[in-house]
Amino acid sequence: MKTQLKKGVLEMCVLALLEQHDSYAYEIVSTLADSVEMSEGTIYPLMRRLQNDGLVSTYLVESDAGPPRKYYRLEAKGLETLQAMKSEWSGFLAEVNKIVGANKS
Amino acid sequence: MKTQLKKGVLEMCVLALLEQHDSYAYEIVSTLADSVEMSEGTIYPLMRRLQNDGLVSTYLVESDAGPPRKYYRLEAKGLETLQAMKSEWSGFLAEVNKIVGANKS
DNA sequence: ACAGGTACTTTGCTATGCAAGGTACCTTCT
DNA sequence: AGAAGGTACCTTGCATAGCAAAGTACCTGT
Repeated sequence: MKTQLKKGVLEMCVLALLEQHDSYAYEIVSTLADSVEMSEGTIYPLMRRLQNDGLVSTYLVESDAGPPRKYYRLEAKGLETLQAMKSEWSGFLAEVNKIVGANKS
Repeated sequence: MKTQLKKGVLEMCVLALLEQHDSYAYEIVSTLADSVEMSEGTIYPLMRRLQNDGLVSTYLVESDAGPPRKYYRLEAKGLETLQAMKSEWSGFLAEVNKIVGANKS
């Protein structure tokens, strides 16, 4: 899958997942990897960014298998950002599809 | 408009325009700028890439206003690439929309 | 003890878009 | 003639974000 297409979109996907329930990086990658193909090298810097921007907060939870998990929770600012991203995304989609004439429902 | 979203997509848009009719860089920017917002600093390196990859060929045409225009014509390989890109794009779309649940018709 | 799964993290690389600057030609207005 | 503004080309340097690869550490099963 083309790397470039994902630029900027993965962030939105991660936020969307966190909107449903708190999660930790490793789980997020496992989930998204099925559909969008992403790797660990991508997620950790991304999560750091989200945290630095105050979109998510974290808390540690002991795991019975492996090291403790760093859970991420979507914060209010993160939800706002997610919604802004969604509307930007669907606007962008519309424009691009107008140009390339891709009208797959 | 978010820069990152365009990564990889602009190339497809340019090829899609060239599928309709030959064009030159300045005109392409003018056209696309309305919907996707792009600048000259983006198009010239991009066109160079397309040419180097053998997706387009060029020919010069004198202009009655300004320097000669470098027209680009979509080649067979470019058309193939465009079609591959389109299918990759709509596949990617589907996956992302499944995740973010953006069902705007 | 070793293999393998879980989970975290960092380093260096790559691709692409963009702002800013530059060149040059033509027309129009002063 | 000179200045301004549109057309059209091009390059340099920067910022961003994804990824492969490597490393650490913990736990379970063989």
